[in-house]
Amino acid sequence: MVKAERIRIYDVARVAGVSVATASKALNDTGRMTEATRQRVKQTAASLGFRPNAMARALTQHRSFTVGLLTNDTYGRFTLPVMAGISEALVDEGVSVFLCGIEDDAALARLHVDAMLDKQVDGIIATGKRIDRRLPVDLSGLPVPVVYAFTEGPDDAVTLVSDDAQGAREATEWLLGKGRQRLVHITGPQSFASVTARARAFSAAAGAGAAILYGTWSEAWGHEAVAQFWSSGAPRPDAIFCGNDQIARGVVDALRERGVAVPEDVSVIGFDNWEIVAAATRPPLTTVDMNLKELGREAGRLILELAEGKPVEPGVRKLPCKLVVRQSCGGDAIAPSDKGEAPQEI
Amino acid sequence: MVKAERIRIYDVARVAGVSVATASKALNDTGRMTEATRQRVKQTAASLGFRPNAMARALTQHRSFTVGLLTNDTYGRFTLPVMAGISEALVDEGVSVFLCGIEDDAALARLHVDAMLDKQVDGIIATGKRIDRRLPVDLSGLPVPVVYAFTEGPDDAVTLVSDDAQGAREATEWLLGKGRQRLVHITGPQSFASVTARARAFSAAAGAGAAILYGTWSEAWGHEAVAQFWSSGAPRPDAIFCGNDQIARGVVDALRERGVAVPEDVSVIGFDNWEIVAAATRPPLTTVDMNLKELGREAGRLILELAEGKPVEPGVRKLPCKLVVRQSCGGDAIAPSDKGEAPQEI
DNA sequence: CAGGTTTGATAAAACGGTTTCTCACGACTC
DNA sequence: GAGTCGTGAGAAACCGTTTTATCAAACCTG
Repeated sequence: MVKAERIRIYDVARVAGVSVATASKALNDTGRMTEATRQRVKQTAASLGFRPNAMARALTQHRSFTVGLLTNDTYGRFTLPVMAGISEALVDEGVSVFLCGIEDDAALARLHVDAMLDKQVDGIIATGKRIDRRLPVDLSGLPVPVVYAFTEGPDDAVTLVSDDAQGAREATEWLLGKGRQRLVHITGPQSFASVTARARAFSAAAGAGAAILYGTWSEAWGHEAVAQFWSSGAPRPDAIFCGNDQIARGVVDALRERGVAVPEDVSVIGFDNWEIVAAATRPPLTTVDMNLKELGREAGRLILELAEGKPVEPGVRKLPCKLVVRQSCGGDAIAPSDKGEAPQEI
Repeated sequence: MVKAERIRIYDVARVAGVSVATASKALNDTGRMTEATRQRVKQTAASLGFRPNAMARALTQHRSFTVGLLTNDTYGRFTLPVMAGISEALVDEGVSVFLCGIEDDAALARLHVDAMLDKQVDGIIATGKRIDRRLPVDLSGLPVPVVYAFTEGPDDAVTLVSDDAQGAREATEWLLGKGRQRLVHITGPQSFASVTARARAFSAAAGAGAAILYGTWSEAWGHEAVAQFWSSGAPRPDAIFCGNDQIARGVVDALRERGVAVPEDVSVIGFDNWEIVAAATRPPLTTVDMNLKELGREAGRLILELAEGKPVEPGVRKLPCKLVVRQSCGGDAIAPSDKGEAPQEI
């Protein structure tokens, strides 16, 4: 850690033989001057390795090139892809992201929001683990724009969510397209908006007669649901669409234990495309990907526009899900375009 | 989003009937003045809802109350707990964290580091997904302090890692303490330093005769290893210590499929305490927790000390792991003190 | 060639704080 | 009662940029 004195614009100006004002304008491509002068300043800056002090710049421009990401999904499989997308959209604009994990603690949330405002963030993106719950803090009336991504915000806010209904519809239609006839939907608690949205879409596509079983978001529930079905006298399904990948994994495991072949006898589709679950299932799960990274990218773009003062239409934007085809629903996958995250190490 | 004019210290000074200089000193508990004046200023500030502009403050103090977290573990089950710990240690000091995910992209890393330096971060914490690999960027010679957490740094750096050997030893001794006699270690690729450290500690505790099987970090490998063992004529183990929770889950599933009872016939212990795997395994996994959150907390404390100019002894600090007892290794758990993360929702 | 217009560049004033230096004043000393 | 000292408070400089206002010189125009 060598304390190399940082070059200031003052140094650039001196070496280039111009005033600080001229240097500033040269480097920002503003103001008027001969092209020669501008180039000379730029050259000197480059050769000196000048990098402007963002703090000083922020002070005059009222723009910190910094945004805050607030989330209650601390151990988050939802926040991380969203964060990656945001970062990807913003890094090229020189914008950095403060990540603030607030459990469900209103005081902690307040603390983080205040810290962010003190640091003059250009905007705040709120995200969470549930599309139909609010963060434990009121973000309206803040002096900076706010975008809600994968969490509920006020009615007049800019909000981004994934399109549960569309995702469920595509999955269901895919199963029907495979010639499956007796579809069942095994999903999470009915108290989740996502659950009812997906269930409705499933019913619409599969027919009102298709059974829907509500439970919890766990592998155990997947097991249990299969047990219920197989022990009852009811006609057995040839396709099961699950509310998330964990349930799907439980279902697949339970079927295997019963000697039911997946996908030959029963096709299974999950939801979330949570690699670590979907890829470890035997056979690997076909599943609905919520495109959270793209959702993050879009959130980044929107917050940037708002920060620049551009008008953005408020309202809820639904982003489409994408079916990721693996082996659990019957082989002849259309080129899966499976994103294939880097293999998990250690 | 109401643009409420932000209160400046100038406003506080005017209302309190003092100069800006006095106001500043009053609020920062510096300088000399009557207690009455100080209190009056503080009261006015509070009633006006004054919050100092962190940018302006940073400019003079050369302290931004901001640190950067650089990681290549983008979808990270390692980074997240570390991040949570860091944040926890720093939020009370008013320090915010820039999270920068660099895949394994040197150019991207450079971009983020430069952005962070421009923003005058007080320090950088580097973290990753492997204890024995470096990030694709050289962080030495930076004008700010650096702490390495769960990733390799230069020899003269401040580095924090979990104590693999101690964790493996505790797991092994726990199994021996349960009266188990024929121990086996099924683990990941030998190219990982963690693998060899854990394996050596296992050998030392279990005896040189105890078998060690190296493979990949997957459930599939856990399955396969069991298959190998059970099909060979070799004497069957009564305890299996696994290199991570995914392998352990594969092992447990394979044993169940063979009708081998866990933990009655064979005890199984995993490594990582990755809730989502450990808790979903039937029976739930006893596993070694690397205490990554505490590691993060410590990293936060250290970077803070360095930022404040306090001396910190360079070198590698090993933080102890902790055995989290669940049902997979034989019941009479000492109060598990299982951290029990909030149940996963959707 | 006087008078108006560009043009290129600069000095100085922000931005919102902190810090150093100076100073007036009452209390103490001798 | 003159000289010293400690104290509370304020003026001004500073941090590193951007931006506005200003200005001299060159350039037209009729």
